[in-house]
Amino acid sequence: MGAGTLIRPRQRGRVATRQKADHLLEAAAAIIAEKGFEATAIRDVGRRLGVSLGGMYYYFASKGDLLFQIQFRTFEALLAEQEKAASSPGNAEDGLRGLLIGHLAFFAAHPNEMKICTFELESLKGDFYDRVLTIRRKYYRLMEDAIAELTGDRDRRAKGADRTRHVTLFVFGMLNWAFMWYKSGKDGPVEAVAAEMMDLLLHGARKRRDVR
Amino acid sequence: MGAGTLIRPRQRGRVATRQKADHLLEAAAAIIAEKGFEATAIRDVGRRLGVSLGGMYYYFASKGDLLFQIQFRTFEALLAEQEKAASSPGNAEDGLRGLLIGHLAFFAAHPNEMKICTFELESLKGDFYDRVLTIRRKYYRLMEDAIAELTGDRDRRAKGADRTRHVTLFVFGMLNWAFMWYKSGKDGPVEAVAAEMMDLLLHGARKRRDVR
DNA sequence: ATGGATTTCGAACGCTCGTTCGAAATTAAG
DNA sequence: CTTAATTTCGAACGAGCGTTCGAAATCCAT
Repeated sequence: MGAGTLIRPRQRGRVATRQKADHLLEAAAAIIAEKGFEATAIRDVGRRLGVSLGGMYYYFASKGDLLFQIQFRTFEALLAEQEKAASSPGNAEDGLRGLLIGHLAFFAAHPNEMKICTFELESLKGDFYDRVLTIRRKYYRLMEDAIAELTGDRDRRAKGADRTRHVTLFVFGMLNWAFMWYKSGKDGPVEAVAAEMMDLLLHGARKRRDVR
Repeated sequence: MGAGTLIRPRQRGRVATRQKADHLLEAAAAIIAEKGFEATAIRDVGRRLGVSLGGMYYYFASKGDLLFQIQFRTFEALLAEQEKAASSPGNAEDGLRGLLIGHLAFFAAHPNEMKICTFELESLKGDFYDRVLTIRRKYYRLMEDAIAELTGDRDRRAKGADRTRHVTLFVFGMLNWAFMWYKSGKDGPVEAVAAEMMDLLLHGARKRRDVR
């Protein structure tokens, strides 16, 4: 198609160029996660890697594009990992446990990006917003399906669908709130936190005399 | 104390002045909740109520002060209501249920302010940040105490304290995530949502053949 | 009505930001 | 080496922001 059209920088270009864009994205995520999107200046992102202000616009079409790239790529990677986890064999309990571990592990590996996905969704405009929302919904459905297996409301029009929906949103609340408190030193490995979350979903949080 | 010191606008002044400040705070909360703190201009807040830019600085010492007033006053009011709810008689289950209903009801009554408290905590600087953090911790402890009664780990140095801490953070995650999805029309009254949350904390989320 | 305190305004300042642009430097290919 | 494409830079722009300030307008008690 159109040979004369202006390049979309991140599609074409040399390998080293694409890698530099990745590094810029990572640096941007660190700064945005710390100061917020609006308070972050493109100048500062470039400066962290020795790229001039004008140079930044060779890699990103706009400031909004930069934020979009961070969020979209993050959900692409998370969704790919979690779809693999969801397709591995096991009962409903194992399936959901795998997703909880997967989500928290991804969060622990990419805290800046995940914080941005949670805090700065509404900073996206127009088509950027729509495209991120679409992939987010796909990820939501993956989690809801696993939870529906646990609650026993398999089909979407069952009368328990509302309860399953709410439980799913409760779970996302628990997961996404993690960056307000989770420190790997203080709170142990993510597998332990996922286990506590799973325990809550299976048995509740009451004092238990009955072990098993 | 210093009679000649510059007035702290919001302390002294006529009754009508204090009421106007309240209205400005409310208008500011609506705009900040929609566009974010950094993206909100003091000019626009004033314009919504017909107050000039310069006039805004008669009511608020700075933009940061405005954000602080919103967050601190919100937690003051929430804490006062919830302390009353927590002191009413009843067992552990009733106590926690009351707090869940109270929190969600307060959120439903003041969605803009609560959204700001969740999203814009880190936009506060210096002493403003510290003072909001202090009152937030007080509210956290109120909730944790109620949850400790349910989990059975009453004293803070018990070996179950970490589990209680995590359950508390799970609960706050569920509660604070509500503004991502809760619509009173679609999701029913907050009492129903609180009941589902309570049900999860008591029995888990599995398909239940055993009623009671 | 008069005086002092309270409230409001509008203009101005300095600063930072996102974006554009054309020229220079660098790279890869012939 | 020559050449064309890719990459980088620096300067400049226009716009919007928070904040300050002194003068005007308004309010309330006497």
